[in-house]
Amino acid sequence: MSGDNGGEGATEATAGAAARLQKLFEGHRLTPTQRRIAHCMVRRAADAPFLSSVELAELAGVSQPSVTRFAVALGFDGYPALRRHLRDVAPERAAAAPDSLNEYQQAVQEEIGNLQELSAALADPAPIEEAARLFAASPVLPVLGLRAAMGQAAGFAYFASKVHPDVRLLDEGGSMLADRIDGAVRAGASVLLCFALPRHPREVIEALAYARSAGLTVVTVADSAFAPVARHTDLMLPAAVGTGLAFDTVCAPMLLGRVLLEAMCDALPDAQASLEAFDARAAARGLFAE
Amino acid sequence: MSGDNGGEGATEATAGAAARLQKLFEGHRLTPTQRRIAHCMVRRAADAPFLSSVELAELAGVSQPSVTRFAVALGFDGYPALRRHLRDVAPERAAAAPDSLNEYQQAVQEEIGNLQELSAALADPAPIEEAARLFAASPVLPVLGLRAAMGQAAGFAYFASKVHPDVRLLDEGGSMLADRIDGAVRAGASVLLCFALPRHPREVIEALAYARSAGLTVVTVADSAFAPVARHTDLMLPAAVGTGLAFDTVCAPMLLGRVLLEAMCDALPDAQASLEAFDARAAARGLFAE
DNA sequence: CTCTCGCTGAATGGACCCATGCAGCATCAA
DNA sequence: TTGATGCTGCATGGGTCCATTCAGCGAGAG
Repeated sequence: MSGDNGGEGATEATAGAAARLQKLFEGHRLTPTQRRIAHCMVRRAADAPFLSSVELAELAGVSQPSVTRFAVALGFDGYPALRRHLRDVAPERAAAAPDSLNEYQQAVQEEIGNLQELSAALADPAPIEEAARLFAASPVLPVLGLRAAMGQAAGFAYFASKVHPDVRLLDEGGSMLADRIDGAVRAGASVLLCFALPRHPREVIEALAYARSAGLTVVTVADSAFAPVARHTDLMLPAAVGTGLAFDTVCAPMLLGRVLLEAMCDALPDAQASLEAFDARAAARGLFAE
Repeated sequence: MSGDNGGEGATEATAGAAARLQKLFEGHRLTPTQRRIAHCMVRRAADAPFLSSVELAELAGVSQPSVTRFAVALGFDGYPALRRHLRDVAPERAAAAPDSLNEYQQAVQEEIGNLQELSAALADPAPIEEAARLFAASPVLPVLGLRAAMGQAAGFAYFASKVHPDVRLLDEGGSMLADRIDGAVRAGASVLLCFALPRHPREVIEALAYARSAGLTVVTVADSAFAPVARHTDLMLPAAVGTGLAFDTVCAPMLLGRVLLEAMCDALPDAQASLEAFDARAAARGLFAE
């Protein structure tokens, strides 16, 4: 318990350190290598005050002189001066009294709680792996997400299509939705993944009922095991949403989707090869920066 | 103010560190010189993990070899080992036995860290509110998000359109993208919101450059303040992504988007009325279950 | 008184750290 | 194509840090 508090405080302090680092870098023109160093320091903000220039250089994947030049570019006399500065500002342990958190920060804290809950649920990965096997075994993978859930379905579908041969995003309701479900079934689909988030459109419930009547196994990521879609779901994966802001925050469902992707990659024999092939093609096309 | 909190926190942490040091010394027969060193370390527990053997020797008024022998007497391999131990236990890592967490849970923990970072950054809501003012003041709000960022952009746009009169989702690249930006400008847009996540497509960078040349103020939510899009961004809002799984997890960017929505609602005078009107129409149509 | 033993600090050598000079390379303008 | 500019890594030298060795010192036993 004392350990928990200490841990939380440390994480908080780490986050604060990262924010201070960001501020420190602002207003300086940095070269690409220097940006790599900065990014690395933010990523390991807790260790930063202890690292030597060589250690930091190795972690960032750059040469040691680049680290020295980085410190000078930030206005310090040298790398030791930068590190000393970090040591001086580090002990600003944020007391983080709950009442001192503004509305936005409270919403973030609520989502952290939701993620803790998700983490606990993931202690048993069996349902995830079960779903992943279903996805991998299905030659066609329809992904349903309407309205508020459209973004999550789209994100899942984008990545899934990098490793799965035929991912079909169903993000529009109306009469065409049943047509698309039919199409997926004709193409061999055996399963359907549904993202169901509040507020639950009737269309989604009807679509799931239709999908099951068409013989599909329905896997649903929903905000609650008792969501209205539960009646039409074969495998329910709950992930709480945050309700502290005007619009629901959906960290846990998004993350659960990524976990499903990871498990599906493990279940698909060619996943790694597909990803590497994509990277190769992307590099050849100059698709991505850096 | 922050100084007070920080001071208290530091004192608290110092007390904890001092207690741990006392425990560390217990059960070891120490010579008078070594007791001086121990006493000095307790007295300056906060700095202890940073001091070199010579510095500590000077502070304690003993010779440098005595410090080395002191570390050995405590059972360490040498003074660096002792200092490393102090660094490791100082923040009392919330690691909570990482080996007990499976791969999925570790990814969740990483995202919790990212959210802590976001929470710290949100302590200063000025950039958020600045962005929200820009959005509210623009009669047309184009929201750009390609590929991996499409889902986030779509989610933002879905909710934003409930309170903003004209939200335009730009989720497809190609030559049409510039056309759509032109269209938004002609319709009166003064700002563009971009979700930029790894891997950063060149198209996004080019689109932002084009948008700025067309007179738009660019607000970007990106995984890092040093993302390639930073050059073409007027207001950068960083939110780290998780990289523990095969595909990036984007809790913090998603949440930051919702925070922007919240702030935009506060900046739009008719937001509350728009939401209530939507609820009324939705209820009348039986759009949602329950 | 003297011998012994343990503690302590000075000195030394190796290892590491950091800043500077130099050459290779990419980018951009002419 | 060519030259210039800026960025980056390699190599190097001075400086610091740390562990070891050795001599001096004080306390206690004989």
